[in-house]
Amino acid sequence: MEICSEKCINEKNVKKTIQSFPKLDTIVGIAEIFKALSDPSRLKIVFTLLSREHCVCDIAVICSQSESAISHQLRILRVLKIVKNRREGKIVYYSLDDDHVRSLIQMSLDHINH
Amino acid sequence: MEICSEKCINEKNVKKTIQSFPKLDTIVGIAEIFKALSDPSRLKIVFTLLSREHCVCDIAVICSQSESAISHQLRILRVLKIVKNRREGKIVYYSLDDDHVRSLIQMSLDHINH
DNA sequence: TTAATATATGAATGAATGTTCAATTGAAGA
DNA sequence: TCTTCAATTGAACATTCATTCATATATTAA
Repeated sequence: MEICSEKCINEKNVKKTIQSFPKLDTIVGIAEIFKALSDPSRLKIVFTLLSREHCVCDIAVICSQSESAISHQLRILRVLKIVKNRREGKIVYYSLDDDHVRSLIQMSLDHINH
Repeated sequence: MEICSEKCINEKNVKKTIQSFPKLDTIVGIAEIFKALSDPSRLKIVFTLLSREHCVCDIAVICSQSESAISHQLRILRVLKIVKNRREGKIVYYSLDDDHVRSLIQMSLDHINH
C-alpha cells in the first residue's frame, strides 16, 4: 500500500496505522461474522437459540417465517460455525455453536443502551 | 405470535423461548450495528480508527479507496454512533465513538480463532 | 415398497446496497 | 471577492441478498 505524499496530512500516523493493520483475510472473516448477524431474520434465529436448542419447525413458528426461509438462513449460520445441529430421527435440532456469539449479542446490547 | 399446535414438536419450550424474546426494535437495532460492521470497507475504516484518529483523506489512503466512498461509509458509521468527528479548519478528523466497538472486534477475533 | 413427515436445496424475482461520477458545501488564503 | 482544498452529497448503475415456490432428500411407519 503506497502513501500519497502530496495529499496526506499526517504521513507518520498513516504509516503507524498501516503497520498495525490486520491481514485482509482477517478483516473479511470478521465482516462475514457480522454480516451473518446483520439480518433481522437471522438475528431472530440466534435469539431463539440463545437459551435452548430448537428444531427447524419450532424456529419457524417462533420467528414466524416459512421453514424453507429458516432452513436457508440456518445453512448460512451453520457454515459460519455460529450454529450447529444434531439429527434425531426426522427432526433436526439446532443450537448455538459457541459462546462468543452470546458475548457479541451482549456487547451490542450494551452499545445500543448508549 | 400464535403457536401452531399441530406441527410444533415441543410446544412448552417454544412458549418459554417466546417469552424471553426481546422486542422487535431491539433486534432490529442490534442488526443495524452488525450490518454497519458487516462490510469489509467499513470494517477497514473501523480498524483504521482502532488506535488513533485520522482525517478523511488519510483514511482513504489507508483503506485504498476514494474519498467519496469513504465519506459515504463514514456517514453510515456516524449515524450509528460508531464513529464521531471533529473539524479543524478544512480537515475533519474521525475517531471511534465508544469502546463497545473495540470489544465487538475482539470478540469476533476470538470467534474466528475457533 | 409406498406414504407421510421434516428438512434441505435450486432457480427466480424483487429489494437493498456499495461504488462511481459529478456537483456542492464549507473553510482558509490571496 | 475569487480560488483552492477537504469533505459531503445525490443520482445512477451494477451487484448482492432474502424470500418464495417447486422439487428433492432423508427418515420412519405402514
